[in-house]
Amino acid sequence: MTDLDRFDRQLLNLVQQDAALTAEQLAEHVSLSASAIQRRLKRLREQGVIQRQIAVLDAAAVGQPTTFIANLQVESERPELMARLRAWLDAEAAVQQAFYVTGEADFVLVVTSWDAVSYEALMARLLADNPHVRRYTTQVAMGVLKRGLVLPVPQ
Amino acid sequence: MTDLDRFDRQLLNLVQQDAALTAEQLAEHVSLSASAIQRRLKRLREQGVIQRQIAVLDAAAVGQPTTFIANLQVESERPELMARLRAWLDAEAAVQQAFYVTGEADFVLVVTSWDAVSYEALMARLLADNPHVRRYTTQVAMGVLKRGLVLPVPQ
DNA sequence: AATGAAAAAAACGGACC
DNA sequence: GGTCCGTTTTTTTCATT
Repeated sequence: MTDLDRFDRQLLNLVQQDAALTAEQLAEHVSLSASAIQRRLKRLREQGVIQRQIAVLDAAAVGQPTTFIANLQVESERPELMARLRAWLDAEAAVQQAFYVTGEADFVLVVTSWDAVSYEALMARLLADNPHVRRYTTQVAMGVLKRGLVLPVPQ
Repeated sequence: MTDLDRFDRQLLNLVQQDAALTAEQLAEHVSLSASAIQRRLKRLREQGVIQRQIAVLDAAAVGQPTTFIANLQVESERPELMARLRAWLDAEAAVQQAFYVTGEADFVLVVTSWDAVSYEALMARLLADNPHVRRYTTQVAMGVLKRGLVLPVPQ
């Protein structure tokens, strides 16, 4: 872990909420000059602490996609099959998140799709391309209460 | 749904990947002038299609938090209890995502926490503050294969 | 109504101390 | 880390379709 001082942690919490804040606006909350803040943000980006900046869209505005949560069970956990699945999931834009978990399922996926039909088509391809995926169950999200990627950074 | 033309959809797909691109850089992919692109982005922000811009952090760099997936079962789905739970989840920074789902569980939460102890403490508070939450099961993420919020916007 | 080009204003990114 | 200053980017304005 990179060591982050109090200023870094403050900045990280702020830019996780709003990455469009200017250095000057950030300076109102962090007692540093705008230049110092820019230097720190640049360093945090270079170190990879800040991986990227993204725009978060309103789901309704881009066509009311439905969120599905898929629980996968796999037969084998051989590294090359894992790598293949990982690559498959990465390439699939509809897959928002993928976790390798303990418990009943082996993987939990968060998938957005236009409807049940296109979701089933996606999962059919997943099974076809990854033979070691044995089966899956699905939960359909009737509502999304919260949707973010914020990692709380303690001050 | 706001109607979005081909240019808007192109821009949305680009800024979901990288919100730090300048208008001039975007102009290399979208056949519009930088001015037109900035006007469109401004409009998309004002319309709420682009809800916000956020920085995505490297989880490892901010202290190796663990991701937990909690499946909640609630006793009652009365609107005021739902609203209370929603507010509770919103206020809790460790809760990254919350879905109201069909199937066995009623809610699926994606939670990041420093360790099992702080996760259990969080869930204990959740139960204490929301009496209609009957029980929950937990899946612990051993690995995060993918982590994003991209909504594919068809061209 | 929306575009492209050109102007003004703001923000950024080094070099310096 | 703060200040200064040239450069880049955004924002506003304006003429054009």
